[in-house]
Amino acid sequence: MKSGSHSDQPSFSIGVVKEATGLTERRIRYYETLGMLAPGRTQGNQRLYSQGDIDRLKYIKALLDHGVTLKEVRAQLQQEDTATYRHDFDEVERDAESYFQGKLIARRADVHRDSLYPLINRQDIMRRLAREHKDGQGDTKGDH
DNA sequence: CTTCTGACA
DNA sequence: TGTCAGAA
Repeated sequence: MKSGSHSDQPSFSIGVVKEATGLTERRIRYYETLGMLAPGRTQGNQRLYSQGDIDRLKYIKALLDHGVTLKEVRAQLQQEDTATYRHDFDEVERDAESYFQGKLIARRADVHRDSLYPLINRQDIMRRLAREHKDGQGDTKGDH
């Protein structure tokens, strides 16, 4: 694995994350207790967020701002995580397969953390939300 | 001064 | 969710 594989390397304090996401510390910590994210910790028990955690929180906030309920956001994240898990599992499986076929070098897969699957998924969701927001202006709910 | 946990309006 | 307390 290379050093700068993708977007993860826990190093941001909750203060930085607060500024970057526009969320309050209260909410950031609350979502964590709900199992929506799991930042690292320093030896002093201080939370350490990765860029991935920040993106995740921004995504959560975006959905919430568009009227999606917390319960729905949680379900969505669960599905994304499951998709990522499967993607990574397949990735490892292919690597193993390639290895046993004697052509290991074929893969330079350092894409285990944040696969593109959830990212593409999020893009679709964001587009859909933007469209719905454009059409149904006077909507408080009813579009799910 | 910043962050943490628990608790209460 | 906001906010306060008391400790680290």
